[in-house]
Amino acid sequence: MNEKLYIEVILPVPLADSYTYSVPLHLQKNIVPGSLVLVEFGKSKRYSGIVAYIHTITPITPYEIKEIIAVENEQPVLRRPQLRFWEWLSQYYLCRPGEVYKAVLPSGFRTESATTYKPKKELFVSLSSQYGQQDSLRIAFDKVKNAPRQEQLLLAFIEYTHDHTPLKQRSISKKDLLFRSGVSDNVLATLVEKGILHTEEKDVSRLNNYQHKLSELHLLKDFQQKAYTEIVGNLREKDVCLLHGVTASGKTEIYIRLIAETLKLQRQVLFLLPEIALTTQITSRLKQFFGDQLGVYHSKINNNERVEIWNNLLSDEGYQIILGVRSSIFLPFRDLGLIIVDEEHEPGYKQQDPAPRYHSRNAAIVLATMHGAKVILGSATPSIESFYNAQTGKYGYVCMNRRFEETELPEIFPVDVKELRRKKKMKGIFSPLLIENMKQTLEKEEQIILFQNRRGFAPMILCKICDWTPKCRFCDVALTYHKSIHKLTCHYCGSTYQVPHVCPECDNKELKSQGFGTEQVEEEIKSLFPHVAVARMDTDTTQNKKNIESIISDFEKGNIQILVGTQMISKGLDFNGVGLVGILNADSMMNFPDFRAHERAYQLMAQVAGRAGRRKHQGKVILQTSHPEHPLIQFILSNNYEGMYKLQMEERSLFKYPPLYRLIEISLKHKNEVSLKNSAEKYAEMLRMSLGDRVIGPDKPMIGKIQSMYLRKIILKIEISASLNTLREILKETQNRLLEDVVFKSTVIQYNVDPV
DNA sequence: AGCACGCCGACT
DNA sequence: GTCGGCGTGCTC
Repeated sequence: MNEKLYIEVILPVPLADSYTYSVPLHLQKNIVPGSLVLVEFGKSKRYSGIVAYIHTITPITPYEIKEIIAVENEQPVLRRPQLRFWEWLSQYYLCRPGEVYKAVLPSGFRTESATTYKPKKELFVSLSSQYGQQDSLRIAFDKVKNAPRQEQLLLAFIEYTHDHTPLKQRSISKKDLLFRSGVSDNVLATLVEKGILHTEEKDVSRLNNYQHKLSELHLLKDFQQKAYTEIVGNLREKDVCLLHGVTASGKTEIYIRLIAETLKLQRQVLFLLPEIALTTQITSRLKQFFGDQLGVYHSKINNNERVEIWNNLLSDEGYQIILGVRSSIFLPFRDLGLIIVDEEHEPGYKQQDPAPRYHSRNAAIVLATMHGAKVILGSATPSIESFYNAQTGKYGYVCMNRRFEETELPEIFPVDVKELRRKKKMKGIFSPLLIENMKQTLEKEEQIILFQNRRGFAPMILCKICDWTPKCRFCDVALTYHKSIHKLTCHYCGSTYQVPHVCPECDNKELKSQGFGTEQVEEEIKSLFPHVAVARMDTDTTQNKKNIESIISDFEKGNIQILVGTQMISKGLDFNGVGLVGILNADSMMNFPDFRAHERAYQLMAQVAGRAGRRKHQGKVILQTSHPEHPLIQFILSNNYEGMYKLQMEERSLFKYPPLYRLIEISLKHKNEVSLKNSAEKYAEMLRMSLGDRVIGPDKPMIGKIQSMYLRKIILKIEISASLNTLREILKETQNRLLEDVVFKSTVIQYNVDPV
């Protein structure tokens, strides 16, 4: 019996999860799940799609089932676990498989994009076929014996292609041959004309070759060896292990050892980093030991390279290690044995927009299960989530609290800015203690890092006398002042408040808005220390990777004495000459209206403080705050991560936040504000029918309009134990019911699971 | 999400 | 006359 063959195809079209096509007989033999197929969609569009599965059930649809046009790649472009991973990802993060497909597959594979993959060509030189034997080669040399340059070139050809391949198969790139022989290209042209050599275009790889000799692994220090043994022990029972190691405790050395052990088993390693800026330092570290077995993958590499890395991994002799940013979890790994998530607490692991809004650390853990791989989460300041999982025994836990070079942790001195300001002793944003220490540090010819959180720009209302700050009634977070609407808003839930005129704590009428940024800091330093080299590192000054690298290397070389920066400078960069770190305004971070503000503030300050004092010299940190007595500041001063964790957990449980509850943020968009208000209220009301008070909102977010679309947010706080399948069904069904009504039809609804 | 179709106003 | 503005409908 000849049954008709159908395939479900994933297309970058957000209407259905997959689209049914039929397969003509002549194409049936090379179609498997993961194949790339060319299909017609609508009257005039052609897409490349991924075959999700194959079946013979005639679908009941009002649509005419079309035949696929072609199979685009002889080999499937996905490996077996990948489709399963896509499926999990789209289900968990409430998006379409097509959105995963769009985000994941290099566009070079897809015909719908204008830029398709082109192999890089280079001219290669080889011997003409009649000279491919030892004795005929002598004839060739005879022919050039009166032309020394030609002879030189021919000799160079023999010498530099010398290996075990037969003469006639030997070839070398033209560029290489000319460079090595030191002969000009018209000499080569003559030899080609004489029919001795011939040239031919060949595809070459864009992926670079590591030319240096690989280093032997270093011996681990005692405390590192101990941590290593503990990790291995933990991973025997558990799939994930949290490595909690203070800055400069030598986590990378341990990673390298774990990578080497995994490679011995012929299994692959994925090393994740939160952002590109960090890849340079680690890449050179890893290349030193693993050379060409290492591939690097991030957003700045171009389409063609992307396709080559992808193809490289599809081949069985591909990379053994991939170092990359969050999207690297989608590469076609053959057999992962280990995934390292470094700086696991970094919010950069979460994709915000567009969908899929996935968290790469969490998705990596799921990916690891599919491969039977182990996961190491590394951080000096773990996320509350991961530490919680370690505390509850879900993850293993290994702590390293000693620094590699035996340098003591920096000493942190708090400065009460509020008090000083009252006594009029502040010089702008600098306290006398900070200025004094800056002078001393510069005299010792050591470097200074000044940290000013960019988010400090968001102005808060502050009482000049008692330092009272207005807070949100529902979220227990500080409100931000929004100048354009002259209102206070809760950045988290979006509710708005009138601006108070009198401080409710002390009846003072002098309320002022506060907030300053890195630019201002830079200016003030220039007036205080006119002859000192200052640089600024923030999103303004680091538009591209080159700039970041040049600032980092200038600072490393000592061309810059004072570096002013935002969070960027806190992230895993290793500097040697930093004697002093100044945290200019701790409060701006703590007051930030978000339930993670204190966790973040702790992480940022601890990380920045960690930049001070390396290589045997204890560093100093001056921490300026209006609340030196605040518990969070106390935790920072005493380096008490667990104290911070415990207090946070109390708050999270009280206000139903992660890791005890799961948050889902629903954004509704519409170009008409009234329609939006109606549909958002209607949707929340409908959801409340089945989810009750787990539904919060709708609320108007701080930025109520984006790209001429109005915005409303609904937050769901769901018990961790609740079934996600049930929830997904409820959301799907409710949304469909809402959108049935023509009034609500053009409302755009987006989901963000586990927002960060 | 795209893209064609179609219906109205400002131009060579 | 017709070019092009963007509302509406359709896509396995």
